[in-house]
Amino acid sequence: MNIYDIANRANVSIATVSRVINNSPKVSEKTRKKVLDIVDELGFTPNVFARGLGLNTMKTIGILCSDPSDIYVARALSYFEKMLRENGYDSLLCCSGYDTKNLKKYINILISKSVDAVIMIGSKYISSRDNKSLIRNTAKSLPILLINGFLNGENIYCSYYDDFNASKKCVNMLYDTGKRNLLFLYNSTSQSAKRKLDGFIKGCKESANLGNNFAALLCEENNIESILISLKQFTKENFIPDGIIAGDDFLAMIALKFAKQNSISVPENLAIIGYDNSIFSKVSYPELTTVDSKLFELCSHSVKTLLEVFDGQLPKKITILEPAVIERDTFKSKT
Amino acid sequence: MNIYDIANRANVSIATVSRVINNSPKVSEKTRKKVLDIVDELGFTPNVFARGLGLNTMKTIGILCSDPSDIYVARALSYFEKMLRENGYDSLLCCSGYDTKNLKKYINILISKSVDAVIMIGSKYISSRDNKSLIRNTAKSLPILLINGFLNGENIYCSYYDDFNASKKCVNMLYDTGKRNLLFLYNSTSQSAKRKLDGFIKGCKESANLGNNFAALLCEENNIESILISLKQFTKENFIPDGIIAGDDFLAMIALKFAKQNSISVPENLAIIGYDNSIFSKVSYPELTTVDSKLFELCSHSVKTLLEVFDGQLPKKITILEPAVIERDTFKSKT
DNA sequence: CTGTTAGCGCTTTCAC
DNA sequence: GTGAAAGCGCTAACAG
Repeated sequence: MNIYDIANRANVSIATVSRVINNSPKVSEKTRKKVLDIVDELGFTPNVFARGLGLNTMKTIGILCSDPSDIYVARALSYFEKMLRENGYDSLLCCSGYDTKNLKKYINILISKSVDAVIMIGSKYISSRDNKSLIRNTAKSLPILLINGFLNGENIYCSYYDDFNASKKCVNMLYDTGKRNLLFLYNSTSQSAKRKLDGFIKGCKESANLGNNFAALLCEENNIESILISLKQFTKENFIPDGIIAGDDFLAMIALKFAKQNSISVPENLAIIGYDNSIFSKVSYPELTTVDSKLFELCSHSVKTLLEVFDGQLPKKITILEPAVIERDTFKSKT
Repeated sequence: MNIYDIANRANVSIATVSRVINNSPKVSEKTRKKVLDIVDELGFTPNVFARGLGLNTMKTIGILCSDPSDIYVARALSYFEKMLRENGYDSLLCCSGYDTKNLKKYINILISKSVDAVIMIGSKYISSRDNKSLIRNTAKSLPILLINGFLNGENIYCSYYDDFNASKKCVNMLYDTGKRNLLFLYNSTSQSAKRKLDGFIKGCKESANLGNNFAALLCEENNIESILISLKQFTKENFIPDGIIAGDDFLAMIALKFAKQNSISVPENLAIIGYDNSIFSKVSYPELTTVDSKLFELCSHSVKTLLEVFDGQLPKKITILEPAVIERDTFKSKT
């Protein structure tokens, strides 16, 4: 069934049918109704390929992410799909895994599907010089949205939260409750992780004046066992922290596990602060104190920006949100 | 830039270019190379709409799920996207939320995008009579894959794991270690949840002969606070369980939290068994004993089936996998 | 092995 | 307010 069948049945031309389908104002109410009735009766849906061929758009957004089974990515995905659909856009999922080398391959896939824009979740992709110029280049043909990452360039829109400040703030809060041996636990070298690390170091060096009693532990192998081993080894070889800031709630959970396994009382002898205010932080016992990274706000702001771009407006290219510390059980600023 | 430009530059016809692009064997190596060189040089990508218009396929699979921020869905999604992409298919994401009433709307969206098949994650959709006939009807025009759900019908392929037996087995295992007051905790009335419940009841009634010392608690509001309150109220009004089987690891985590809050020792005074062998089960302390629901196997089997269908074969329509209990800390069959 | 050509279904000028 | 017709870029049947 196609537009011709409808036209025949309604005794109008295909042009008229097309106009009705696309809500063109220059159709009389009478013909509009006549056509619409037949469309409903036959359950006609216009062929997207034919339409796409003419308009060269499929109302589809490509979403590029590492892995949707990551709890942070999953949440972003959930928000995006919902908000995009509400605005008439489909989501084409493209998962690159954790290796950022083959960004080009995945961008090509999305381009070849003629998506209307690309949303990149996570700051991993902006790592290398090559990737940066690749992204800038891609942005020449379609808008690119960076979630939690920053890259300046034409047609590139970034939004992230100020994790540098968040980390610094956490250090100060820990210091204020008497913690003097701080550890930053992280498992990624993404832009965002670096900002957190920098904020941590800055806080330790300047505000808190901790001397050498702070360190950062990078867990290269991202599985629970290895991370626990790393922690054990670190505390043996260096110092035993009384405060841990973890790059995300998953790591914070492992820090908590470490504490329990070694009968360290939390938060009395070890305070733990996670990142992301994820389900982990609420399901655990004691519950995690965590930095709310404002993911929902980030996503909804990005969709708003995207719609403005499609609408021909020129929205702000960079948006930075202020995170907030959610105090629960693993650290309390007032004791 | 299109196929004509390439044809011009290569001094061949568009048909030849098309053949080269599609790896047709009937092109001489010489012309193939000539064309390919120009394609590379100009960075030409064939227009998917035009191709779709002719072939009426976009090599895209629609994935219908409730919400990718659900940990189980997220994992399935991750597996599917990867395996489908490896076989040249894109994934169009379509999230319906937890209300199964408007299945029709979402199926229409996918159909209107001319996906080549629909994968439905979760058994929620097969609830009502309307939905069943809707699915059967949709299957007339494209193959439908049900993950963890069952519905017989032409062109419908189901795979799920035997959660009836799994629950029954769990009951027996609990009984064997002396547990006599069993609670089944669940938050969904999906097919899968019902199978688990039925297995639980069957196990309690027949194998274990527990008398009336078993119960099932349905938590309608799926948030941690409400579930904790439900648990508290249940134990006050009924009996205090010494064994809990939870419909998924999330619920098991909450059961664990309940135990800790009330200083009930796990597994000595309360054994807990979750479902899905998710990240929750490994991140918690003590670690959760859980039923491995074989999600990866389910997904990879489904993709294999799908490819066979596309290939014109007639694969088995129903596949049932045998789950396994992963013993960790919250329950041990040998003490 | 290669070229010609007729669609695929829709949008959009341009006439009327 | 409506219709006729020219594409949009590609595939595949057919002819050579």
